[in-house]
Amino acid sequence: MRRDIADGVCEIDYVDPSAVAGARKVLPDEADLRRAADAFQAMAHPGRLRILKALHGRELCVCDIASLLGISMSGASTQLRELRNLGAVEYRVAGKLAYYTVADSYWLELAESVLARIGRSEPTARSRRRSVPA
Amino acid sequence: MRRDIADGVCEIDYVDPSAVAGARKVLPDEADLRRAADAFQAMAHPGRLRILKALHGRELCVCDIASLLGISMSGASTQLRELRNLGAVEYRVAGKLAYYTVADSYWLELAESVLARIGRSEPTARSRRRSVPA
DNA sequence: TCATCAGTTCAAGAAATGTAGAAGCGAGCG
DNA sequence: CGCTCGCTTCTACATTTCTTGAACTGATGA
Repeated sequence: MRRDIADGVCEIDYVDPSAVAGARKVLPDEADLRRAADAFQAMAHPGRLRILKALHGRELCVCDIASLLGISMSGASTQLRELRNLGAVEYRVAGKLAYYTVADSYWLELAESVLARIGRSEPTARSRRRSVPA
Repeated sequence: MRRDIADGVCEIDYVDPSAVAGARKVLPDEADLRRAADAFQAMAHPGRLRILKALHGRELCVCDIASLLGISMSGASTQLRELRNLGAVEYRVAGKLAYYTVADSYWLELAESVLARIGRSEPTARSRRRSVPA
């Protein structure tokens, strides 16, 4: 059965109303959360992470990337568009080719930070002081 | 038409083979990329970001969180499970209640980093359908 | 001018994700 | 015990995302 969650509590004062009120104050507005979630979503794909790593200090054209990912060129183009919308990559046109590069290293650093973090299987306790890109 | 991308090039040596080879060396293996992408995926949801922010220095039970998100309790529980699998939150049982807390502040910091980053850029991301740059 | 090719966009089917309600589980209380 | 309540898990469905092949665009060079 569905509880009456609209009131903010289950049924009586099991919960701490002041804690809930305090939490509510701290929350970013919905639009910001939505945009942040979209940014995470853009990173939430092995192929796109691979692209970012591959473009680290390197320039690659679309068909190189398609080959690197083992997918079609239209697929690669689609992934690159996501990263472009995010602001993570950009490209320059040279003749018929489009050379992609990292546009904002923040996103690459973010990917590397998470890759380093998931490398260690135990998440709790130790090594908690690993910095996140600013 | 589909190109022969299996060879790693479009058709001839338009691409830089050494760059591709170099990129290939640097790439993490598929399993790591997959796990990192899953981690990003776990963060790619406004509700889950909201939960992390709400739990910053605070302990909340499931129905508090459900109320905070405006969703059902089973929905809240499902989101919390994702964050638990990620290692971002954990809970202690007290009687009939389950109090959730931040388990690894890394993920909270990651959320705050991205929130700060998208805050200072414009209407970012996938909501904006930008046409092809020149 | 015309054909060719790298790259982008479009359309559509397949796969993954989010959400609610129902059922199940364990703790507390009569 | 047997009831209720908070929470989790299960099931089903709606929505989103991924990927490909086809169509389209713009640049190159015969």
